[in-house]
Amino acid sequence: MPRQVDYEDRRRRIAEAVCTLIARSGMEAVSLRDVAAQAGVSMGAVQRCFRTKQDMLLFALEHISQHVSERAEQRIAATSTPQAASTLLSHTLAELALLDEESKTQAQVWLAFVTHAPASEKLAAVLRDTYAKLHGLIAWLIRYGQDTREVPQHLDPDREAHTLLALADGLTAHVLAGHHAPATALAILQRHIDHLLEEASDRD
Amino acid sequence: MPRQVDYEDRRRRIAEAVCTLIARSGMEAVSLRDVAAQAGVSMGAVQRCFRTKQDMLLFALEHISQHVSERAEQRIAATSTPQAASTLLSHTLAELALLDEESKTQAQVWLAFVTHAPASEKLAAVLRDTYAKLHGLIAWLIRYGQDTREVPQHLDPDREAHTLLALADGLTAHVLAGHHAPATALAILQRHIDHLLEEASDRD
DNA sequence: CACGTTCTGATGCACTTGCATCGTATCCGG
DNA sequence: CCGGATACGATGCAAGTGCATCAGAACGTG
Repeated sequence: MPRQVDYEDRRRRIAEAVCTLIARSGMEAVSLRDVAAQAGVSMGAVQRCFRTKQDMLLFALEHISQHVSERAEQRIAATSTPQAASTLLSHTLAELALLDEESKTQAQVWLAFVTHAPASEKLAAVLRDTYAKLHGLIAWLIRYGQDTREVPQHLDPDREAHTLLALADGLTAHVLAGHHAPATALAILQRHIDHLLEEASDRD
Repeated sequence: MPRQVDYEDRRRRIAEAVCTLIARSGMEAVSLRDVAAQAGVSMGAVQRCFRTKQDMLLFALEHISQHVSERAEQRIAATSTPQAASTLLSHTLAELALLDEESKTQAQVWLAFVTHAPASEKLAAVLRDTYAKLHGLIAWLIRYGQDTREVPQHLDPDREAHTLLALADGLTAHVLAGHHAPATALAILQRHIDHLLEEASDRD
């Protein structure tokens, strides 16, 4: 048997290099040579890991999709001290909005892929799956909040989840565009959630 | 004097060619040759109009920014039969969300520029200006609605405008990503607006 | 009608791109 | 300790890139 290489690990390394470069100068501007240099491997190694550039980009998208989903899921699952459903909702959405400075790269990459989705069905498929998963997550949180009586019963969890998700993504874009500071975006998001919670105690 | 050429018109033609190509395959993937072919002029003509590729892209962004802003403003100004403030608000936002099929290209281009804004201060500046203008427009509409008593007085127009704008942009992204059909996105947007309007008649 | 100015589009050029190739270094089972 | 399978990285290659250049066409003016 030949020399052993942890391919999964290398693929992940390369994927992160790809993300770094995408954030720096756009999705089509990443070249195999630059990726190799950024990842600290040779060009040949990159070509061995991914048969084509498209494959590489697709893997990078799946990589960060998984990353984002996992962060949100862990935020929910690993909550040792049981939190109020409402704060859980706030924190999860804040995380999904990728507002903190460290997530900026991920936000840029995510948006780059969304932009190219209409031009590539494979990209679009990954994005649809991820969005569906995230929507399910948020809707579940809302239902949980309704169980604990923190969220008004008359709200439709699915509809509200759609609104929340779109709002979060829109704020992400606005922060990238420089229209909002991250803190401002967070405040807007929080205000909308507060609105949902306190609203219509008269109808309940 | 030499042969007369309408440069403004040509620049606009080229800008639209650029947008078409950006929508087709991304922002860095547009080449001067392709732009020239798409616009039906020679490469030399393109180079005479724009000193550099960056200039060309920047002009294209300004072009569609103006296009989007103008559409929204006209929707408001040219309303011959005075409409209810609420429907005006709905229609304007629906237009800003670029949801109809013909606006898909513009949505893609817009998102492409947002994605690259962090990498180019000049792009970011144009985006900031446009967003500021749109925000002002929406806030104005809300205040107008408050004057006509259609919109609850206790709402902060600026805050609600921020939320609405972010929601619209988020829905645009979701449609591009294939997560929503345009009609669905429109419904979500409309529902949020309805919510704003009917809400809290008890507090007024 | 010719002049001179402006504009044009083809071509050149240096460079980068994605991908294929290939000799060599690296490892493991025997 | 060695045979052979495997991964490596350098190099090659055709295609495409942005931009510069330039001979000539196209025009308004004298």
